[in-house]
Amino acid sequence: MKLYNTLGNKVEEFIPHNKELVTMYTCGPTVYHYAHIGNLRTYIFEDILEKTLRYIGYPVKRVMNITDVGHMTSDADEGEDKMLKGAKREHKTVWELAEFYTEAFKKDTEKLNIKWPEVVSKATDHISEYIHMIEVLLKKDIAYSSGGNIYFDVSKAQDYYALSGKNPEDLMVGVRDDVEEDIHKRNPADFGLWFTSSKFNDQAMKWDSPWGVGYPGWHIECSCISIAYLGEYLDIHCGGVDNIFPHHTNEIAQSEAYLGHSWCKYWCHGEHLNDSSGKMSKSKGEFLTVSLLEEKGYDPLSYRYFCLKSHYRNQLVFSYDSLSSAQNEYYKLRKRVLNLKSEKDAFQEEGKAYQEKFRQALENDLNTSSALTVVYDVLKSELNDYTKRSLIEEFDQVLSLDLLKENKQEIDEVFEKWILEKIEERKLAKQNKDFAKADQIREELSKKHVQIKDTREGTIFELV
RNA sequence: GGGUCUAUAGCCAAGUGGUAAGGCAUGGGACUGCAACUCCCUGAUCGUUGGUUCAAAUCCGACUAGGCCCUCCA
Repeated sequence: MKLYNTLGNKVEEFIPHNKELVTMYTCGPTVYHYAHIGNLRTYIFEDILEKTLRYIGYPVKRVMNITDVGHMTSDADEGEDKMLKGAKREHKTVWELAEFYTEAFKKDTEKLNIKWPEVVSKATDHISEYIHMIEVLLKKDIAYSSGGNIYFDVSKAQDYYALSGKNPEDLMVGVRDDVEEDIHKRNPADFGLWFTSSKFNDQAMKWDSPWGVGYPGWHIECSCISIAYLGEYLDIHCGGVDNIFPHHTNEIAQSEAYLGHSWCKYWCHGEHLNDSSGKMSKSKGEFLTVSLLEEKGYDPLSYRYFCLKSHYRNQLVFSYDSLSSAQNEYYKLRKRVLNLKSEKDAFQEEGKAYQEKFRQALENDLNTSSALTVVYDVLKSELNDYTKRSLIEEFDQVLSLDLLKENKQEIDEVFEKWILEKIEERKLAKQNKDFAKADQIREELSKKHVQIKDTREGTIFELV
């Protein structure tokens, strides 16, 4: 299959290091707050990538970290550690905070049909690995100790700017005016591996180390967790585009310096979800969470559909109008699929052409928009319903839009009785030519996801 | 200042040199309650401008507009 590789900035044929097991590492969330739907877009993209690899026959092992220790790059944030800030805000310990939001994140991924990776590891579970890697880097003279902290010496890394395509001379110093310079660094581009002394002295999570009690730098966790579970050769590393620099750049530097050879071949990044004013973030505009969408009457899978309609490397602009349109499309699509007859029949050979088209769309750098089109093509085709169902069921292994899931809602006796009463009430209204009332009842039912249909045999209903 | 990406019908969007997929919306029709559901039909020469080519939305240049990154961020 073909994938766009940020390392080289072009679409390349994907060739795994070992065909027997494709290794995939995806940067996980920092669990100091709920994920917003822009964050989740990246996980949807990664989910599609993993499922596509499986669909075309590769066994995949995927690892994701949960950052439960704040990103504390001494000179790079607002003066307060995120985890600590969140904990204060919610009167929790940082550990409780991490657990709470990890669980919340997991629920969001479930609602969006994002498969939970085989290995999900907390950053705080691998402190000894970080210490080990730092020791090796010190021994190799690539890291140095200064002012109580350990730093990575960027000048000793090969091709430090390869991934980001940046030019050290052109980097603008002080783009962000809240940055305080760390006087302990030899070079402003160096990054911290271990801190025992920083402005976050009230840091709640601290561990013993050969350099004193402290905490790890921001980048070390992904390198160590990846190597611990996936070995010295990684096939694919994913994340949002904002991770390219400096996070992934630094991961490459430290991992390769540690291993002594090249580490990960394919770097895949998902573009951001924007709103009409630009990038979406937690600190600006409406804080859009999955729960908020649900409160507003949106199905989380409508959002998944919305994402799949676009390409993962395209910036996508969110608006309620677009989401409403996507939900409308998604519901219509589901209805069409559910209307297919369910009798068993013979699978028609002609169906294979659609499998081929579907596979090709995904193999072409995950063209989900085209893949979705194949679903519509199948529905429009001359194939028998059984073949159509089989194909769509197969495609949904990757798309994960619950296209064949009959009812999303359980029906119990009380609910059914209520529906039947409403239908009867509406029938009377219709007989009295009181169509306004009939429509109002229909609307009422529709809000509870009950769709009614007038047929020659009478009114029938189904849950949608 | 440097880097990078994008610009296709009302909206979302595919397309990677051979005369513009798909979906939604709109309009028309069948059905119907002058409704809902369902089904059928319906639209664009591709930001502007040069060039390369037998042939360009697709390649190259310029211009315009916009997004993102340059040590919080998915």
